[in-house]
Amino acid sequence: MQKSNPPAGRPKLVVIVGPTASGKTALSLKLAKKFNGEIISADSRAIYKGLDIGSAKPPRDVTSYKLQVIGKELKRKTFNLKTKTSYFVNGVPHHLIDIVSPNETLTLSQYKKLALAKLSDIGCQKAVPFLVGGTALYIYSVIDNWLIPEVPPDKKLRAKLEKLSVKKLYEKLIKKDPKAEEFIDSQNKRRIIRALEVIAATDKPFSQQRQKGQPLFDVLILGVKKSPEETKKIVARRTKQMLKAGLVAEVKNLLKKGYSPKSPALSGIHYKEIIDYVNKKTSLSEAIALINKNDEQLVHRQMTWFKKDKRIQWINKQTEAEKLVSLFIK
RNA sequence: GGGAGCUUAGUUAAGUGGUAUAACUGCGGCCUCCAAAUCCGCUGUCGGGGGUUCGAUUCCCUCAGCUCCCG
Repeated sequence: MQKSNPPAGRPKLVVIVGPTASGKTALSLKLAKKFNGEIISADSRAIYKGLDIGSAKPPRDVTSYKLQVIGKELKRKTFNLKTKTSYFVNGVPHHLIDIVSPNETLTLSQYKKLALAKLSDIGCQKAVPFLVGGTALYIYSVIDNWLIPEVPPDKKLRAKLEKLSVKKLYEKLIKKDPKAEEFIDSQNKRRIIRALEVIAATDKPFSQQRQKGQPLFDVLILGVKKSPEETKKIVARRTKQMLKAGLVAEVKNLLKKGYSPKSPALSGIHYKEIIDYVNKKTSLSEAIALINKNDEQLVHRQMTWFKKDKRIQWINKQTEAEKLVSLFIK
């Protein structure tokens, strides 16, 4: 039987997903190295400059970073001119890391556009692109080509709606868009407000604006995960390492620079807990326990996306992954 | 040795003479621009024994454990 796909198929994309602390980074580095790949990060924390330790960013190559500031001659070696990045990890180019400052926001639609642009750059120079991350929303917006309503956040409107009760907001939504009842939690203020925002801007029901386009890539999706017991151990170890590496100093420094603890960047795990410690609201051991617990819960929430995606091939050994990738890119 | 108080889910607490409530944890889930965010569902409890009572987690007695005060 012949496949009905046209001969000039979609570009190939290797995707590596998995929850936090599952070993995505290690696997992606090995694979990218072996197959001459470039990595596009799909991580809602790693986008922020200055959040290094607490976001578990893969550490940027020190040598290349130093060379970069020394002189023009050497700079070339440290900057991938074709795909425009200076973020190398073990010599592998990484993209979409350190792209906004902690007081900026990056919307999902902006992320998707950037990722598609990078993927096209990488494809043009025949490197193998790897989309790697634990932020399922980012991953799926790209691989399933979500057509996100072109309605940027409206701060004023959000602030106004925020004052109303959830009940009122929900009634309002259902009146304007009865079908929204099927997929919007009546208690979830944030999502109700977003739906109302989209309706207000487009004058069309939100329920008709959650579309998927044709897939843009031929994907191989590899998944990595650990058992709950392993996760617990790894998370505890990682938290310790983060503190050893200077997480508290990193947090103090960010606060000193004036970034708000309420910003999306600093209100996430590893930062909010340490901020409470720095502000003497909790002890260090309490903060550590809380971080570990929050990490474990996060793993669970991330897995609810990945569990139900039957396309994911769960990887136990690196060699399995190598085989799959090499077959896929042939 | 004397006196007082406390004992309710894994934890912290509410409450009632008609078999009990919440938060957090745990387990599961949702997800189309804050997503490491937001939100939802489920499991699970009256320290032991005796008495009063139609009925006791609630009132009384007693035992045990804990806390505090006096010596």
